[in-house]
Amino acid sequence: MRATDLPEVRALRLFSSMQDQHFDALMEVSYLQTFPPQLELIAEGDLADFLYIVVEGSVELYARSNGRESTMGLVRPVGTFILAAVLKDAVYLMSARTAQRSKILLIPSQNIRQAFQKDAEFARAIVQDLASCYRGVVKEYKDLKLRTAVERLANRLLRYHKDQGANGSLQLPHDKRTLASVLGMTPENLSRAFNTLKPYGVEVDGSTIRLADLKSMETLAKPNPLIDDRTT
Amino acid sequence: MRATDLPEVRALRLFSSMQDQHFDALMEVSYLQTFPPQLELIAEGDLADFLYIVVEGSVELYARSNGRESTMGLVRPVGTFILAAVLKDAVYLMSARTAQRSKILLIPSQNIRQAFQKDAEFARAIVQDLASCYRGVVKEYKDLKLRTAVERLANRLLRYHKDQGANGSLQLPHDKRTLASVLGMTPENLSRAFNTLKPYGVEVDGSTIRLADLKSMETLAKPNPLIDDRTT
DNA sequence: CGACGATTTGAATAGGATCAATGGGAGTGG
DNA sequence: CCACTCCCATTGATCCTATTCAAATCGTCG
Repeated sequence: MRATDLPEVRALRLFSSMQDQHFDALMEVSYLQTFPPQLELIAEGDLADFLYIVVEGSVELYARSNGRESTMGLVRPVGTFILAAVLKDAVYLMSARTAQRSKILLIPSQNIRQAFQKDAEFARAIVQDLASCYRGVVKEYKDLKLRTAVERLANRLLRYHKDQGANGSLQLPHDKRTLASVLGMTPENLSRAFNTLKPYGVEVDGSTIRLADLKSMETLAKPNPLIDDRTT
Repeated sequence: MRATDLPEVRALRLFSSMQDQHFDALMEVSYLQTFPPQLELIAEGDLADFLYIVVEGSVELYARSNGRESTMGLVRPVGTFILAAVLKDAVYLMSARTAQRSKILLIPSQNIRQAFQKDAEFARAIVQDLASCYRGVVKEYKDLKLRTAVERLANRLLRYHKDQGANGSLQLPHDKRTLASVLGMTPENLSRAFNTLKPYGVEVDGSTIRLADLKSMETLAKPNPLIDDRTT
């Protein structure tokens, strides 16, 4: 299937400064597909055949080792994943599955690498994207290494709250089981962490959370832009 | 101070394909300095003024939050650090201090960004470097999220053992206090983890470790190339 | 209604952290 | 060469956090 009718993709920072001919060539060999929820798209260890771009829906990145499994991140529209593996022509370090029914653009990795060689602007855009991804993981790593579970939850809630307009309430963007895995804890422990936060004005109603005492939340969470800001 | 007499730097994957004139221009504005041990080179939150290259000695990257501190990584010759911050013209996410007396090359970040705009080969080399760094952090993150402290230690020992020739014994490349921080645990806990590994043939003599029963170590550690391999 | 999965709660356990105290070099100065 | 000191590493005891296992509850969907 062709994928030429995707202005959102063209507008991605990654592609916006690419030459038209190179972009068109990429799209001609790409596939736009819709996948049902919970479908495994890639498995860690596989060779990177495609670069994936989430156009609609959302995708969960996860990893396994030793029989344990953990969510490494979530990709929502319009975002790419496993760019680094594609560029290095290496195997994926993470698996990916759709979280919902999702429309996804697949670009053969060989063509990405060609475009990257031919189009200097594209190469520069990739650098910016990779650098952002890199800093994103460093922040996740710091979050996990420097904070307790309750602190991670508190800061995550503050982040969602801010992202959603900071009006005193927020929606969890995924189910609690997934949130627990994102935060590196068990669902039971997440539930207890919410209870721990109750005295700090956190009121839970399903996937709706009200933050009734922002000040005391921030005193507890001590948000740190070098961990929690997604923009820098 | 000029830094033109540094073939190791020129040989770095990052610079090896750069045009001579661009490389020379970079070196002309760079500084090669020697620093005493335990000197703070950069602090997280500072603007990225320089790209750093460790030519001799070693540098510890660490981060703080909430009064806690943790080692995020160690850089040995010849390696760069905080490339991503330089490229994004953003603040450092990590602090850095010399672990030993170290010779370090400082390249003004503005010049790096210029060269990156002017020299497409350099931009491509940066992509490869960044992609490697990215995958490195992902692996650290998986290590921390999917393994217990004892498993992390066991796998780290196996990695050092392999790196050092796999002859049944290995040297810890840093003191145990730092190793503990790298592995995300306290020194006390590291000491106990070594005791836990004793039945698996791990004999500790200061910073020399003998692995007397590799087979049972690997059964315990279950090393995973998607976490432990530094090459892919 | 009934079934199923997600979430919560409870109790027991394990894994790590903290605090305190001790042992053990390496380096210093007498 | 020997005390002395300092810092690192180890050990013990205790506390706290988080996981595990089990069971109850809740909500949704057929």
